[in-house]
Amino acid sequence: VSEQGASGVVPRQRPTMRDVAALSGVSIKTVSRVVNNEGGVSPDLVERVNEAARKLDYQRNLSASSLRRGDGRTETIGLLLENVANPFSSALHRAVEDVARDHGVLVFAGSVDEDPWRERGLTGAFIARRVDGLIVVPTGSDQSYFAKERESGTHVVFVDRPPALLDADYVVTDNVAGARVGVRHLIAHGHRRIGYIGDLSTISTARERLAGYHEALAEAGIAVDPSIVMQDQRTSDDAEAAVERLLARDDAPTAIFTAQNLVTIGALRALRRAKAHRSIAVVGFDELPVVDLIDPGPTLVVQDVVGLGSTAAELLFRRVQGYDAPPQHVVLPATLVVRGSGEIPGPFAT
Amino acid sequence: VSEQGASGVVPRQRPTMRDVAALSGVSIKTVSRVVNNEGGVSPDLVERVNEAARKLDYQRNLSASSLRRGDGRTETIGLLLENVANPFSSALHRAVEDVARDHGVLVFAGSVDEDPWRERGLTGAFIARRVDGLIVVPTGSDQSYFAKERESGTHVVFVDRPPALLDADYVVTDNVAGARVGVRHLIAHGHRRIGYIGDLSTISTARERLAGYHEALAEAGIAVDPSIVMQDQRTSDDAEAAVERLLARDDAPTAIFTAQNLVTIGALRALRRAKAHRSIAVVGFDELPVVDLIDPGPTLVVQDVVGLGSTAAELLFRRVQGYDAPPQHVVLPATLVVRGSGEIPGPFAT
DNA sequence: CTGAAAGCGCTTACAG
DNA sequence: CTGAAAGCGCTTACAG
Repeated sequence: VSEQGASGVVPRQRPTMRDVAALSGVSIKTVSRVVNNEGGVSPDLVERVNEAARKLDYQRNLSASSLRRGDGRTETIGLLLENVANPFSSALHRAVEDVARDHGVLVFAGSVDEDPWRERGLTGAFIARRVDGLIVVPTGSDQSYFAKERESGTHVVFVDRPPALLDADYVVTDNVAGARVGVRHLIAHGHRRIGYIGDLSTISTARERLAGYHEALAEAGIAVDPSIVMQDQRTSDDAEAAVERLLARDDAPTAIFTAQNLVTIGALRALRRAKAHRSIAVVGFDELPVVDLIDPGPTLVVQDVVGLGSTAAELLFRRVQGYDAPPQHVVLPATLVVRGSGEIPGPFAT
Repeated sequence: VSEQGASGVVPRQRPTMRDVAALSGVSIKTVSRVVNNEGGVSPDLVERVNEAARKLDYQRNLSASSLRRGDGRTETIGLLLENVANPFSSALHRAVEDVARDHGVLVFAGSVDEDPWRERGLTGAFIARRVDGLIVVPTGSDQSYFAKERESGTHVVFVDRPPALLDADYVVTDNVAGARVGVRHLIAHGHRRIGYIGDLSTISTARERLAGYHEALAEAGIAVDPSIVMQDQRTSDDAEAAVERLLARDDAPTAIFTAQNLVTIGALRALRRAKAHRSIAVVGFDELPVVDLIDPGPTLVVQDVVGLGSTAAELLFRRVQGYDAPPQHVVLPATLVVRGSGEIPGPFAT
């Protein structure tokens, strides 16, 4: 009497195949055949079983099924993101979800927050639930521990960044070329003194974007001034402060390349505050939300986020289905989207 | 030979407790005790089992464990969102994830896209995997089918919107009061002709926000003009077009209340295009990204998204742990954040 | 402190 | 076309 549920209903057990079998007067094997549409069951038994299942509101227990089945598939994958709430991560998530749904697969998502420990912890939690595969935005400098998961039959595809110390499938953007195109664009608009604000230099994409910056300057015969290259700006606030310091200098740059979305936001904020947003050019890496409400429109190098997510997911499912080939490395191009902030002319504009 | 994996390694089976037991020379029951930290095992056996588990890289199979255990918990919950990629949904997701992590629970997320069929489909998929509970942003006009899940022991907490045709736990924002405060703010700044642009009227929050608009006008003795109340604007583009039509009128409103984030974005876009963003006041419901890059800053009625998500998750876990009480209804306040767009004075400003 | 037997809900591998 | 027995990897309920 004291055990009543919130609605005053004693929670009954979920019905099992046994219950359906009992009600329809067949063996549980026959119920299994009907529930799984295996065929080879006489029409009237199919009818009786379905009727009983409906009456009892029977729902197959996929975990039990997967435990017994030869392939052991749970029809579940794990997705390790930087942070599910970040727009880049959540767009990736959606792309993965859409492919997964076509395969009847559900997605566990988790936020790693650039913490290698959490990457390991989440991976362990996913493995404990026997996901069929993992899609991972890797953090830190060692993904070698994924090798044993792969050997045990759990497939892994990395996305956005290649894994470190491990040869595995990955799908990434061409960060070097993307950054180079962005910086070239500033040079083409008459800038030669171009500041660089970037993310944590432990992140491979941050290093590649810096390399693209270096290449574009070298092509144009511009020497790199390390004093206007500011890496390791983790947050928008960090980036904002960095740009403020840059603007305070006598030899302040006439243009800025920002290598990541949060960094771009901070930089644009600093420029607005300094009322320099119409005089100093900015090109950023990564798309930003509500760009058409920002004036000047931010010129950005944008990634094909949907392409990253869906390519990674398609590759993962091919692996799950037995596709056997050496590790695949897919590199997708980034695109410069011109909106205004990158076309503010510099002192060498022609 | 033709069955080799991508890395040239034949995928071996994951080790089980049997393997660990065999290697350490104990029974699987003893392995189970050690793995689950049950205690009552002699120190040297604990040592031997742990050594063997480490050597084999043993990972407990939580599904098998949950199948056998009395409580049947999978330490997994399902989260049904409007769209994982939408900022409101993904912020909710993060808040839920953070609470779930404290409980050692993993989160399945799915996008419903305002499609009642997908709500049912995802719910079924979650149930098939025997999640311990569900957190649901309900869509459509009938959530009564969740009653049987609850009876079967799967707990459900609704968030953002109350369920229809079902008495259940929910956590929502006070939408009526929030909209009222927003519209009052416009009235206080001298506006009496205030347009309303809203989301799908099938969504309960949209109806409530419209009610708040009506109440605020009524308080001020302003009659509602239905011709400037535009509901059912699903996308930013719809809202943009609606505002354009409003602006084209001879008796165009001097202020606009936008009842949802996508709607606000569309409205702000239309105003910028018409160069009316400094003359027509706007207050919107829901937070927007990068607000400090938008000029004038958008004055918005913001929800406590983290509060919604974490309160819902806390309530769900209390239910999972046996908390037995009538359905709880939690209503969180919304807050007006003043940034500029809502303070543009109207013709009756004093 | 340790372990053999049974069983969670299902599918496999048979036999009829 | 149908079903009885065994077993997936684990925990329960015992017995020693």
